[in-house]
Amino acid sequence: MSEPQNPERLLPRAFFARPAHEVAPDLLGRVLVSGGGEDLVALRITEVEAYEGEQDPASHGWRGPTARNAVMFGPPGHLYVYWIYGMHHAANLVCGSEGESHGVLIRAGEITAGEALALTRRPAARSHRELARGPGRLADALGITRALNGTDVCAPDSPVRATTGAAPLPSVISTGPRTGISRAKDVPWRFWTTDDPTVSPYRAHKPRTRTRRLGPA
DNA sequence: AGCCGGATCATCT
DNA sequence: GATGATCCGGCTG
Repeated sequence: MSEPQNPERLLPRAFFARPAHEVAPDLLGRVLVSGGGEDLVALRITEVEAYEGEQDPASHGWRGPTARNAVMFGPPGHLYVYWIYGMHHAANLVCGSEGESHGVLIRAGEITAGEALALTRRPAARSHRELARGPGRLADALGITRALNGTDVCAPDSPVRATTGAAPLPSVISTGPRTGISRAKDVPWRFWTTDDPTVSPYRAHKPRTRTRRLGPA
């Protein structure tokens, strides 16, 4: 009967049709929305990382297309979800041109709507700022799983949408090396909103101790 | 506040 | 068969 009073202002696909390291800082302050009505959860993005396909040894697209990374090679403005460490999901937004495999990992943010639902999905969170502080936590808070891999975030009827966010966008942005990777450690493609409490702590890659080693007697 | 180890499985070698 | 774009709890200080 009536239009919503605050229609979502979606980011246009052209926003994502640029190299990931250019899109990444522009995503800070934008709002990712999952679900709708009673099930809506919104997240103001505070931390991201860029990955640039076959040029970037740290990117999932580095060695070319596979079943897992196929969405990254598709058109921009889609959600690429992967499963890692046997227990976490991570959400990325596909950037660049079709045929490339650029993406921005959404690492952290502040929940700005639907906090009660986010908390039921993240019962371990001890405070507001921990609800989506880190990529695995963020995916949990938004209810993002591999079932949503390939979702078009530029379409109003999608289960996950990328919106412009409210002005003013963050005025101070920090940059540094990406977190938890073993290759291309020095590329400064992690971007975050300076001094925001929801930004995750930096962790260097730590090679894991051998699962088990049975040496000869 | 910071470091360490364990959990746990899809993906690729 | 090893590794990983991580998280959490327990310990140290």
